[in-house]
Amino acid sequence: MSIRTRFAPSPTGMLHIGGARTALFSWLHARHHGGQFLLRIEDTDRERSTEEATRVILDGLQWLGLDWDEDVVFQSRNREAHVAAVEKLLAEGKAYRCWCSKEELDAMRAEQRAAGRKPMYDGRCRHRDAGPLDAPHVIRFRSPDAGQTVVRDMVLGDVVFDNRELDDLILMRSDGSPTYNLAVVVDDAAMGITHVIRGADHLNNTPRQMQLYEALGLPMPSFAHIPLIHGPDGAKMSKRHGAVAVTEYREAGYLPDAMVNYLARLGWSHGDQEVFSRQELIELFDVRDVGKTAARFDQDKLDWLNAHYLRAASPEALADDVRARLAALGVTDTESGPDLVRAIALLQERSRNLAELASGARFFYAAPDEYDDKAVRKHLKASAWPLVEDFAREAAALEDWTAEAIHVLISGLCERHGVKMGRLAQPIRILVSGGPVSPPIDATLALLGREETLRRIRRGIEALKPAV
RNA sequence: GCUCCCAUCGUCUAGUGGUCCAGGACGCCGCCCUCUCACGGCGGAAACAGGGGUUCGACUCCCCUUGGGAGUACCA
Repeated sequence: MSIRTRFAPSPTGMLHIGGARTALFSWLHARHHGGQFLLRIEDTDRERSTEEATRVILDGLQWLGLDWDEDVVFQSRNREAHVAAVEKLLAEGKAYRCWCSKEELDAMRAEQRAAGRKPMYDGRCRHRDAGPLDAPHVIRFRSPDAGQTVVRDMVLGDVVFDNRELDDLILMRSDGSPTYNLAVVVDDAAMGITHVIRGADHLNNTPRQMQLYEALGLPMPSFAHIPLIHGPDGAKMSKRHGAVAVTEYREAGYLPDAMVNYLARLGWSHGDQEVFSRQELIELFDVRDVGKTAARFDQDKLDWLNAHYLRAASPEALADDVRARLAALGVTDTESGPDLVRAIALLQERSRNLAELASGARFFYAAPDEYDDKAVRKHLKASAWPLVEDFAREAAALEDWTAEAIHVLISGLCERHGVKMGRLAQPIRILVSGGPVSPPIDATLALLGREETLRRIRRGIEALKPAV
């Protein structure tokens, strides 16, 4: 039988890092075994579900390259199957109607809590006289009150639950809508899901769901509960920790391959290897190798991986993205200036993300409108100007405007003046880029072009050289 | 409170009774390379939560404590 996994988010918010990793593991498991990875939107809570959230989730998965098979399933459209399942249980005496009011339930729980027990429904409506069918009531599952339910988890191993800890959960609300635990079971079975891979926050639901599979006579899938991702301080990931939505990482200039690699290594490992291509991930991934401990999100390591993938990328492949980012920085024309692909090639190994790359490329297309104060004070002292002016004069007469020729010119000039290269390179860098940091000066000037280089130097002299 | 899960360097992890005075990676520190920033190279500091067992021998098995986390809804 072919392996089928699924990702089943509720469309009530963004696709966050934790959900993305769960989806990734589910996807990897399916792809590794040549099975299918399906997507189901759990929109039974009509109040909180939005179409916008659904779009964002699909968008995020696509960006990460987690492609799904078959049509997306919307849980709300399976209402009939959910109702049918409940009616079947009702007919077989495995479910019953409950007319308990909210007040009655609250009082019961308060009492239990006060007695130091776990608040749970005591099944009082199991034996109570039936109320009027047209009065609001819910339908509850008649759960076994003895024995144990053992979850054979692919990550955690056997987890034993005493059936007495599991109360009669509501299958259908008083408005006739199915609840989560019922809907999940019916839908997973209908979709032919063989492996349920989800966050560890669902572990406590699993024994209840297993009981439902049994009661409904449905084939039991295998389960794997993935430890949650925590923020750097060990607490649950939240906005407080910065970015949590995958779209935020896209905007910040992270590459999907880096994100996938990072997420995979969070909780999963293969010996000492850190960098994995998608293909390697698919070949090597095994849920059973996922660790049991919750991992903390480490921005530094993500940055390192992203820088790694950025360096490895072809400049051409980054061009469209960088162009869009430059436009956002006010650079609308990258055609008449230096070749963008060459600029990217110079910057990609010195940037951690595409946002940094774009801002580092900006000066190639826009002359500095101001100069870094600190850098000016440090590198453009009075003694620097003669050197700069010599350079400008000789650069104008340089035969070939190539990085090599520029390098020879600068080093020759420095030698004649008896100074290190930095004494000339830094002043030029500031005049040309506005600050003390740029790609190597020879390559920078070569790409910028002779005319533009000399124009900026002249402008800089006018703006910064003290009048004598 | 109750139920369940977890516990190796700051972080992600390797380790499945002896090969571990615990390995890799990120980060950090130092040195080298160097026109800046990066990259790269070399080196360094840094961990088995605590206590009991089991065993000839425990990071590895069991129990307890402590510490984290999840669940405890007519949310999913």
